[in-house]
Amino acid sequence: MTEMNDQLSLENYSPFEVEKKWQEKWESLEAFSPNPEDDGESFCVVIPPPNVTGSLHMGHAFNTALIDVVVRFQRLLGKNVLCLPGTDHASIAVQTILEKQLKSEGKTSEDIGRDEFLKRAWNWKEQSGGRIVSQLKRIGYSVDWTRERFTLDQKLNEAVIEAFNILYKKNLIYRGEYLVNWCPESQSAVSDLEVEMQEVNGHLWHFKYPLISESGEQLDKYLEVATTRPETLLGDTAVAVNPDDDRYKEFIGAKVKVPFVDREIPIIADSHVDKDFGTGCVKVTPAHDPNDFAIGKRHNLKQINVMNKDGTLNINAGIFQNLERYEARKKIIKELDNLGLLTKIEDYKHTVPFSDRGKVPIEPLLSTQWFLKMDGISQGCLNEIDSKKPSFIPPRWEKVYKDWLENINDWCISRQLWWGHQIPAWYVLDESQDSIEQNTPYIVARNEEDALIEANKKFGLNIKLVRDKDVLDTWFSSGLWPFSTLGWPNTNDPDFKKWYPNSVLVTGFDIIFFWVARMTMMGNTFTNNIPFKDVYIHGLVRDENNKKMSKSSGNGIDPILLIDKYGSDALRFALIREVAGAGQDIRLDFDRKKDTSSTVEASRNFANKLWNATKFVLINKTSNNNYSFNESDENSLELCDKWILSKLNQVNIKVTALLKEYKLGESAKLLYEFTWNDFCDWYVEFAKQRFNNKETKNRQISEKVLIKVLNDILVMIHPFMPHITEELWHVLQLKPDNALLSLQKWPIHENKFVDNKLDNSFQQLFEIIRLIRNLRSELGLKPSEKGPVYLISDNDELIDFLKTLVGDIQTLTKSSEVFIFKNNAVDKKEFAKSFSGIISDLEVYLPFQDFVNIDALKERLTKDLKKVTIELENLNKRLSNKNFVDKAPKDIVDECRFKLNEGSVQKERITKKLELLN
RNA sequence: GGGCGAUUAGCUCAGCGGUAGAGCGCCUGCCUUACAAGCAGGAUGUCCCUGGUUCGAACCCUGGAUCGCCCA
Repeated sequence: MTEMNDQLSLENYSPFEVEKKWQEKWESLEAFSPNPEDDGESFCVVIPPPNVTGSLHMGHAFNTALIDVVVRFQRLLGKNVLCLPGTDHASIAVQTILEKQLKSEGKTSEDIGRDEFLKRAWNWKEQSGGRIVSQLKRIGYSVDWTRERFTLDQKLNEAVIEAFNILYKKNLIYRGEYLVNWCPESQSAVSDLEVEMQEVNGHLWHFKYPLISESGEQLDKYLEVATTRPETLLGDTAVAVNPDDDRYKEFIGAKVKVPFVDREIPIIADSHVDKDFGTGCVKVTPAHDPNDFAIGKRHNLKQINVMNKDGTLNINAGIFQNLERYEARKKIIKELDNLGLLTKIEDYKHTVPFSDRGKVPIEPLLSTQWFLKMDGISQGCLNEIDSKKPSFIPPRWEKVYKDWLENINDWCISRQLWWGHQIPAWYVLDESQDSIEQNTPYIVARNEEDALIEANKKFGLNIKLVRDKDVLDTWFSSGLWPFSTLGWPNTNDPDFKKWYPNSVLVTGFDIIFFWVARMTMMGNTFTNNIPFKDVYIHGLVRDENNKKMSKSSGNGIDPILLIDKYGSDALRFALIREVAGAGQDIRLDFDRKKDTSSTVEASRNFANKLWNATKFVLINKTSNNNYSFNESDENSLELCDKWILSKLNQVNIKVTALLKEYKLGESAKLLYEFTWNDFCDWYVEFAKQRFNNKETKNRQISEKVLIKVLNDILVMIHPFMPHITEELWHVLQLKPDNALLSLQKWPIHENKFVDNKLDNSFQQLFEIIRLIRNLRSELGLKPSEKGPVYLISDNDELIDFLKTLVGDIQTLTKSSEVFIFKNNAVDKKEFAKSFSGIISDLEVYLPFQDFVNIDALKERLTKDLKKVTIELENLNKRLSNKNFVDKAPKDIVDECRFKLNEGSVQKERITKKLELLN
């Protein structure tokens, strides 16, 4: 034996060393760094880039496990696989952290300026950026680290700038003043998607506006309005009623006066006004509400912005200037009350937009921003949906994706942040001029030099350029990820040519809009191709109480903790096998007091099983020269060899097909069951008997089959549990460290060993063995208490089959001897006092006269009789139904008849046996 | 308001037209040398309710209940 063998046979399974060893090997050998020139059909996955400064959470671990199974499987199939890793700059998240750091030093970003701020940001990225990467490595990710990308890399920045320029030239990007979602916390605009609606228990304030006469005098008549946001009244520029509302028809065209600011505003009719909301009169604040903004556009109303960017009221708010928005609300209510204008306060449940990141209410605010025109771009993707580009797995997500594309609004892509891709637009100013206005001309270009040349052409030489301060929405660069990482805009890049479009995108449903749709739209626009063929959408990992894991609720389960405890192989297998359904959310069991997870533990136990099965094979190997199983051995196979090979073939065929359809959970379960319940529980037990056998030929065959089956098990489980299988494969096959299981060939079995009849025979054998064990157990026999077993049947075929396996039956049931008789060859009376059981047409007798409790035996047989009688009744009912016999498929009917027959024999035998006992 | 998912053993979930499965837990025996991270045996289900289609429904279709998610 080699040193390796000794080690393995001595030590117990300890994931930590094994995983560390192979992770280092894979990386140092650059095992997963493919060459685009190499043969093999291309297969490419780009990973969803995690926040560069973040740390690994269970969602990453789940996503990683799924992707890695897919790419490792495809690699074993012989494809030229690229799995490209990287990280994301996460504008808002990182900027927020940095601002907090500054705040703790008593500074603001404005204090230190853009350059200094970015210097700090890059430092922070360098400092914390390694963590998520090293954590991903601990999962055993088979990605190409030599191609790792970061969304702010020089090359990726060039791609972003190119993309922006192309879109601008196509007139798809515009700049203008619109009502945007303003996050007062991060002091930036955010897109519609970054707004989360939350239901809150608020109030509906009713108050009245005095009507004024045509000459401008205040009348003693009022119009009552209702609102959830009284502070916005300072920006009201109309009151609107429904034109069909008889209550207010007479007032249309009249005017009311807004208190505090003494503004006279018209009463207008707009059919969008809901007569049943509040009083049926609504105040219209075009600068602070999306609906009002639309009404304002229809009626040409003035837009009066009353708010600053930090959420305080501005100069237009008059006496309320500088108050924070909710302070202002309180004060305005009080003042309205003082004026006698407040009429009613109702409790009111309504939805309020919250900033996804800042976790504060969004302020709809008029602001000049950059937008991407979406309708044409989304239509391009909609056109591809019917041809399954991309193809969603599971398919139900296609409708979600489609609905969103159909109802899309223009995308606000500018952010008032510094950490990110700065917008490649330069404002053209007079040399003396400093401020940028809404109508300041600008040039969009690839760099400042180009911009200057163009600006000089258009505006002469006496100008200066100032670059737009804003950065792009992080998702803008994420949308380019599938091709910017492969060299685009250089479409001749070998990587781009080989691996674009990508094969599959694997991600959670929560970012279908944020990311998946942005990628399809960007991809379709820039490469005239949907960037991936398939989209595999998985669910969320929820905690042990079925709650979404989140930082804010502090219920996250640390994947690294579970890896330390059980190993990455176990965690991966648990996530995939125990819990991964068809795109369903998964729940991970976790005991917070003990830091244990029974689901992950179960998978670790499976890994241990695999380890020990290999240990068994190694201990019993008679030679260092591996026997390789080949065709000449086929004639020497025993029945149990043929049986396990039949099972292996079937599992291989099924798992191969399942994995191609991304049915990862089902594959994992099948492999688990085959390995444990067929291979370890039965085949290894058969092999033990043969290893006691002196006959070399038989022993050799057994060894060969053991190694063959174990090898294929290791290869097939490798995508799921890459480390332990890599280790075991090496010691089993005596491979040097630079040969890798990861790069071997997936076994493809022809179905030549598939033998359903044999499977059934073995199934029957197992039932018989279980019955004998059960009888022994009921007798209370200790394993050491051996005794004879009699098997009696009329079925010649069964008798022959059992006779060839008589030795195995004996050992596996701890019997002293096993006798097999034809029914008519024995006198049943001899067995009258034996403990017995009956399976179809086979009677089993254990002649332990001294132990037998006749009442217990009777009870047992009566129970069996009852069971078989019920079954027979059901079968009879079905078979006596003419419709069933006529219409049901023949094999089903035949099966029923067979079972009826079998059951009848069993019933008859049990009855006779009972008679004998009485 | 619109859409989607879930409901199966004590718990977590597979199964999705031929009469119910796994893991964990539970009960009983076993240190049978690959594995106690294990072995053997066992108990446990109106497959949410309701109609309908079908020879046959946990599975397909009506309607409903409960829980959860997404969009507005």
